[in-house]
Amino acid sequence: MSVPFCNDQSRDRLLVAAVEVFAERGFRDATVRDICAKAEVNPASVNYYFGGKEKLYAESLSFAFAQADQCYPLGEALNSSLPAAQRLTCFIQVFLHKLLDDTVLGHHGKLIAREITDPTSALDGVMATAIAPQFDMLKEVLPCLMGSSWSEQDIYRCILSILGQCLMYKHSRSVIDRVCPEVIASAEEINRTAEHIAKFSLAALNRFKQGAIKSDADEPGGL
Amino acid sequence: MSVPFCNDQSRDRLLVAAVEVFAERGFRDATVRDICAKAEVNPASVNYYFGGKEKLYAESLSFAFAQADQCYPLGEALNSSLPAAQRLTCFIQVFLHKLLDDTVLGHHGKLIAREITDPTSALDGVMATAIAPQFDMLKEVLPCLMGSSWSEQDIYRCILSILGQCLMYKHSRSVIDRVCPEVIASAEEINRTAEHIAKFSLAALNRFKQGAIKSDADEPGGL
Amino acid sequence: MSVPFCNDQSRDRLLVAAVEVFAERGFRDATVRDICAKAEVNPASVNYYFGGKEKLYAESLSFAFAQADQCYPLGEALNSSLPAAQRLTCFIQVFLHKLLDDTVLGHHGKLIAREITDPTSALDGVMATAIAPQFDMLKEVLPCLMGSSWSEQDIYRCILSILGQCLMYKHSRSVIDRVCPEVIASAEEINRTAEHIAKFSLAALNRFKQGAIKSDADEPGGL
Amino acid sequence: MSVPFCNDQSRDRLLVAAVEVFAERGFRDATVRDICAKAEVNPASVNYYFGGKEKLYAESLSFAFAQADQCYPLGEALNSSLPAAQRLTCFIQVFLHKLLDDTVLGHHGKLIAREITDPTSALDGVMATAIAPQFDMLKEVLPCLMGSSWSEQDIYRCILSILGQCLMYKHSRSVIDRVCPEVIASAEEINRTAEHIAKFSLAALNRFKQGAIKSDADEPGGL
DNA sequence: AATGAATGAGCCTTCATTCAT
DNA sequence: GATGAATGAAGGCTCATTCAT
Repeated sequence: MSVPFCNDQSRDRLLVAAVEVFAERGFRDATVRDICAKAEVNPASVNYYFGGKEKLYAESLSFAFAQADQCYPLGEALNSSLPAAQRLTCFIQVFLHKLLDDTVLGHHGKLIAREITDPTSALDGVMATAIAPQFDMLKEVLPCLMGSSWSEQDIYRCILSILGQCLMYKHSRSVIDRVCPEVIASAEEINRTAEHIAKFSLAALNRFKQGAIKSDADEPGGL
Repeated sequence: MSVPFCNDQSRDRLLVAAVEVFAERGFRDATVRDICAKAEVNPASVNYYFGGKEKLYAESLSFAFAQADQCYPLGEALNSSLPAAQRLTCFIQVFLHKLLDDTVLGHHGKLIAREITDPTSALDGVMATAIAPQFDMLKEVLPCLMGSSWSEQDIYRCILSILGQCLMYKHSRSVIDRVCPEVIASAEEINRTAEHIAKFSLAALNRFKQGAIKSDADEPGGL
Repeated sequence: MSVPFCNDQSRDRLLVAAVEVFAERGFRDATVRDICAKAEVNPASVNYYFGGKEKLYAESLSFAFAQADQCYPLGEALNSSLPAAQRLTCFIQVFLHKLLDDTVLGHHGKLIAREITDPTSALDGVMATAIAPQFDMLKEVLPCLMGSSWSEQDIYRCILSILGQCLMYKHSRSVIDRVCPEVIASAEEINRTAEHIAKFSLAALNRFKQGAIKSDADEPGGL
Repeated sequence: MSVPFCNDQSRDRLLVAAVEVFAERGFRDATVRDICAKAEVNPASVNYYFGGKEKLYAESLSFAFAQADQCYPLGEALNSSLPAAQRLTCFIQVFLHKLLDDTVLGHHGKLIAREITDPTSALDGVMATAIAPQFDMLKEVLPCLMGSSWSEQDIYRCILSILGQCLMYKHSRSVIDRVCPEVIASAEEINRTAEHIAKFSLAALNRFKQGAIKSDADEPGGL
């Protein structure tokens, strides 16, 4: 679509290979030669098609986000006619599975996680198209669950609490693999983990809604 | 203390510089020459004192963890005579401030975050000494807050929910800076954020304790 | 011929330069930079064309042997229809001139001598193609001259006596230059030296043939 | 003796270690650190005692020659009252055993052979003390065996023929090991080889004495 | 006198990029 | 349009040497 009539076979293979290699080895450790070898194209192709290693990286990132969103569409989480709790639960399910997918998406997730933790200028490009929509959706859903008397910052903090719980399983995967790998050992366990996050978050939000909580000192009989 | 009578001035400066440069540029992008230049020592010093770039990296990592723990000791979070809620709240406060410290700790956090997201063999070394103790503490505290009828995996999931909320502000800092930088704009806001996480987590755990929650379908009137 | 359509100009120049520099300075003392400078090619060319310094060395060695054999073909020494004495005399002439050539072959000899005195793994490669044939030829020729009643080891010792006399002028050139440089001062003198070696060897072999010699105690009137 | 009152323990150990390491790895490949490690002395000792790596090498060479001559004294070869043939036979025996000694002398021979094939400025130093005497002895002995009507150059050529046969087993050891290792497989075989060289040489020289030989065309019935 | 700490020059190699075809 | 050959910059590391003690 971007370049109208090209032998995009090479270009596409290059993109796929780049996602894989960049994900596995990081930007610097990935070599243009390896990417080209994996894509079975000429070593000069990267410069020809993308104008350099960095440009290829940026395109790979967008490509990875797009493909991830396509594989795991938010679906009913975006359907504003559904109950907020259901939308949130659905989002967490989809989001977590997207993060932990190691089969279809292959290495997309690693690439994205790497970019978020260690952002390059390419991150700005994907913020608007891939990340912002999720925030927007949650900004719409959360007030229904926690009440409407909260400031925007409080809402953001809740959003971050929810996303943080999910992203933990991606960004700190290395730690989880060493401490408690069972919690994501199978698709079934991942489901349970998603249920946990939803339950945990909804419980907290529900408590927020009851409004009694203003400071952290007033957990009267609760605790 | 380890090596008694060494002019470790150079070695120490090297370590400090290494943390900084590795944090900013990552292992591969960081050059030995740059590190040595910043430490104002001879370019061969890295090999002389540490035996190579990789060894220096591993030491830098340990050093960063150690210094971070020293700057932000868990303190009363480890005091088992205190109420569990207070211990957890304290831990979150300390942990979050440690994660978001940009002044004293400088670049330690970035280095650690990078290593967790993109682990090298050096990670194993710091798991036991720096990360495991935090898990152990939380494994001791959480059952008091969520009841004792839960499986180990459920406890782990709660631990991950709490840590995830905190780490969100470190690992996804780049996203936060772009979406809602206000929530960590000042020490005061960071305090509020820590309070939020504590409140959010205690609320959820309290709900868990009430035991009513078995599936995600029983949020009674709330939704 | 091996690689059909390559701009092997650079590769060839590199090979020629490598022979020269390796011969003059030895493997370790020779620097890739110097070789490339002498060949007027890029410093990275060694790795590009040969895959490293060691590989270049191995190729240089083969190249030197091949070129030496091409410049000084064994010719009639290999012609089994000629008299054995003539074949041996011819071999010694050719071999000695090959060893002492300082003009056409340039530094090939030094390189080979170095490798033989101080062998690397590359030696095995050239043994079969360059050295073994000479042994085979001599194993065919010598029995005609010394009689056929000798053991294989005796024949080998005679071969080594002949080769040793020749190689003396290469391997111990440094000593000869200091003690009696006149014996190889000119092409004419080299010819005389070759004649000497042939005469010396044929005399000894002839004596062997007479069979009277069993121990070193029977030099009748001589002593 | 050279340096009057020194803790020459270190210096001597250094010298012994240097001979070994230089012999095994060559001048450039041998590292000062390895030599010092093997000698169990400080890395700076080489410069302190010898003034640099090169100086140490030169001293090692002299030391090796001296020790070799001491281990294998020419003995009766120098006794001018003995018959010339016996003196020559004796010399060959001693010389060959010295060259092939792998036990007592250890690596001395390798070091010497290396230096002869690939001479450094240190060679001049040992020429006068170690090599020249052997030539002188042979210059005295040979005329008795080959007659006195020969030119000095002819005598030199005969000397070189004899030395060459012996040195073959040192300088081209790598080839012999690959082609016919049996001829030097045991002390007994080495003895046989020495006998062969003596027999071969005496036969040739005896023929020279008969004077009939002027050109290489007059091997009458021999061929 | 003798040493351990520290240095700086230089080496081989890798790699993204360019250029002629 | 697309490629294979070739490049030059830079990186990590080794090592003989020096200097303060």
